[in-house]
Amino acid sequence: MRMSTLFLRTLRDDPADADVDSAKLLTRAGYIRKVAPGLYAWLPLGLKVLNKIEAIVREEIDGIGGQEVHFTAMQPREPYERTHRWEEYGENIFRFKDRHDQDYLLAPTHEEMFTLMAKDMYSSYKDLPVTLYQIQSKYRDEFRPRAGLIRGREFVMKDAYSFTIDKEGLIKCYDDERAAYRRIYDRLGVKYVIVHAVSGPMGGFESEEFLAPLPIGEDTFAMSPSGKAWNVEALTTPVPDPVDFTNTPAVEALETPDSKTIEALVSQANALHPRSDGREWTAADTLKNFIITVKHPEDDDHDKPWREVVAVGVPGDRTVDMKRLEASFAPCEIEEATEDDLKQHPELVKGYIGPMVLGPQAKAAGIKNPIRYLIDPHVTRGAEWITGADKEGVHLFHAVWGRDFEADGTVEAVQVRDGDMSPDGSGPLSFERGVEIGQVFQLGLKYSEALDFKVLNEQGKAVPVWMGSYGIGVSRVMACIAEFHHDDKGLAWPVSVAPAQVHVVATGKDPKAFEAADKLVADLDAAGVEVLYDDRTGKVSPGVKFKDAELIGAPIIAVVGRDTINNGTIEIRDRNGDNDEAVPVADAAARIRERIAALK
RNA sequence: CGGGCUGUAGCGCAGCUUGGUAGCGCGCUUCGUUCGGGACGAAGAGGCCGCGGGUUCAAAUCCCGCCAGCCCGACCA
Repeated sequence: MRMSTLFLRTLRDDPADADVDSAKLLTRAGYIRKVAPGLYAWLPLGLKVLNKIEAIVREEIDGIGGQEVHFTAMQPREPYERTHRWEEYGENIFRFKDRHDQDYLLAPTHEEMFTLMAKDMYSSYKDLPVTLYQIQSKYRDEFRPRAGLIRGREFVMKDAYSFTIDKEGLIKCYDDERAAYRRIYDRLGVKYVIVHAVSGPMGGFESEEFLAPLPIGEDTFAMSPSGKAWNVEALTTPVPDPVDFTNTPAVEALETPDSKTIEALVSQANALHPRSDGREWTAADTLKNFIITVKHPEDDDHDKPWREVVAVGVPGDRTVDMKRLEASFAPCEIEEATEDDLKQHPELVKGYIGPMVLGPQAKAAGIKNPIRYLIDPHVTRGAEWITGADKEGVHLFHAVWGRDFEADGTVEAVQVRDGDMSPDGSGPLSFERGVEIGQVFQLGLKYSEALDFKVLNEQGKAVPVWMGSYGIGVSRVMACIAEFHHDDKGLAWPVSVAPAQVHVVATGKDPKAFEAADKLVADLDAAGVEVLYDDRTGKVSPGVKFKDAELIGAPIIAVVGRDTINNGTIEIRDRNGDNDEAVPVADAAARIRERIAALK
C-alpha cells in the first residue's frame, strides 16, 4: 500500500462524537468512518485489519472441524415465530415488510436458520456431529449505540452452531470451541477473562462469556481468590450457616416514630432503644422488605398476563439489584410495586412492612391473598433483625428468621459488592468491568424441539438434536484490540492483525532517498512482507509522516532519508520508539524480516 | 422512554447575550521558499448557519414547532 494513493485522510483532532479511545483513534487514523449512530463504514486500512481478524477466526474454527457457510442477513419472520423470538427480541430487531406485506427482519443472530438448514439436509445420527459457522453482519436496533465499534447496530459476528446426538457430544463441541476461542484471543493480542454467564434470551443451561477486562466495559464481573469468575448477573451467594439464637432476647415491638427510611430508623433506634453492649445499631442490623411486582405471562390458571406482588427481604445496608433479581424470575419481568399494586394489600404499612404479614405468617394469620415472601441469602438465618411491625411508627426488635418468622424461599436480590463471599466459598470477591467479546452456550434441546429437528438414532427412534451456539463479536474484538494496544500518539497493533507489518517512511526531497526506499519496499514485497509505504513527496514534511506512522500503528517503522544519504543506513524502530537501530541499506530488508519474525 | 447538552465548510470550533455583507484553526487547490518530529509566505476553492413557521425594513442570532446528534439513567451482545 502506498500512502500517495491510499484512500486515507488522517485527522488531527478527535471526532467530537467519539466517546472511547478506540473509536477516536480508528477514526482519526482513517480505519473507519461513522455513517450514522452505531453504523460504521470500513475504509481500506480498517477492512485490512478486520479481514486479518476474520482469517485468524477462520483458521481456528476450521481447525476444530467447523464448516463455513453464509446465510442471509435478511430473514423471513416465520422461523422466529416458531421459537417465539419474534416477540422476545422486542424492539431490538430491525423489522420491515416487503412489497407483498410479508414480515422480514435483519437477523440479530441465526440459530433458527442454522437449525432449519441442518434439519432440511440431515436426518440420521450418522450425519452427526456437525459444526457450522459463518462470519456475517448482524443487526440489532440498539437503544443507544455507543463506544464506536463496541456497541453498533450493524456489527460483524462469527456465529457457530454444533449439532450432536447427545449431551456428551455437545460438551465435547463446547469444550473444543472454548479452546479455539482461547487460541483466537491469544493470537489477536486481547486479554480476556472467562466468566460464568446467564444464558439470557438464547435459552439453554450452561454458558460462559469471554470478557475483555476494560474499564469502558458494560459488563461487571466478579473474581474469587480461587481464580474463578462470574458475570455479576450470574453470581450466586452461598447461604451462610445459621447462627445460634439461644441467647437472643424475645422479639418485642418498640416505638420508632418517623422511621420510614433506614437512616431514620437507625437513628431512632440508637436514640430510643440503645443496645446494651455499647455497640450502635447500624443499617446492617435492619431487615428491609422490598415490594416488587412480577409480571407473569398468561398460564394455565390465568387467561391473560397477570401481576403478582412479592416481598423481598434484604439487609437494610444493601440496595436491591433489579437486574439480578429479575434473573431469578425469568422469563417474567419485574418492577417496583406501584401504588395500585400496594392498594391490593391493605396489610402493608408503607415504611413499616415486616415479615409478620408476609408469606407463611400471612397464611397463618388468615390474610387473604397472602404475599409471597422471599429472602436474600445475605440475611443470615438465626440472626436478629430490626424490622417493620406493620404499624405506623413501630418496629420489631430481635426478630429472628427461623424463630419468629419464616419465608417462602430465598432469592438473589441485593447488589453484590467488594468483599462479598464468592459462590465457591473460596474468599471475598473483587469486581472489574469488561467488554463481552465472545460467548459460548450449551443450548440443549430448545431450538431443535421448537423447530422439530429430530434424527433417527441407532434404535431407529426419532430424537431431538443437542445444540450449542458460539459467538465472537469480530468487529467488537477489533475495537478491543485497539483499546489494549494504543498510546497517546495513536494505535500500536500486534503484528498478527496490523494492516501492514512495517511502515516505510521516505523523507526529504533527495530522489536518492526515494530510490533507496523504493528498493527496500520492492525487496520486502518480494519476501512477502506487508508494507505500508509513505512515498508522499513534495510538501508533506517528515514530521507529518512520523505522526501519521505513529497514528496508524504498524508495529515496525523504517525511516529512509537523511541517514540514508549521509551514512548509507536505514533507521528501524518499533512503533513505540524502542529498539531504534541504524542498519546499512543492503541489510535493511533482511533485518526487518528478522524483527517481524521476532514479534510473532 | 425520562433528565441534561449540542446542531455553523471534510474535521475541530467561534459568532447568538445586544438582529445589519458568515468567521477561525486543521485539511483541500495554485505558486514560491522549506525538508528528521504535525514548516512559512502569498493567492484561492469550499456554507440551505439541522428543518418548517413566525416577529422584523432586516434573522445564524429573537419566538414557536419539529427533526437529528451526544452524554447520564432505564434496557441490551
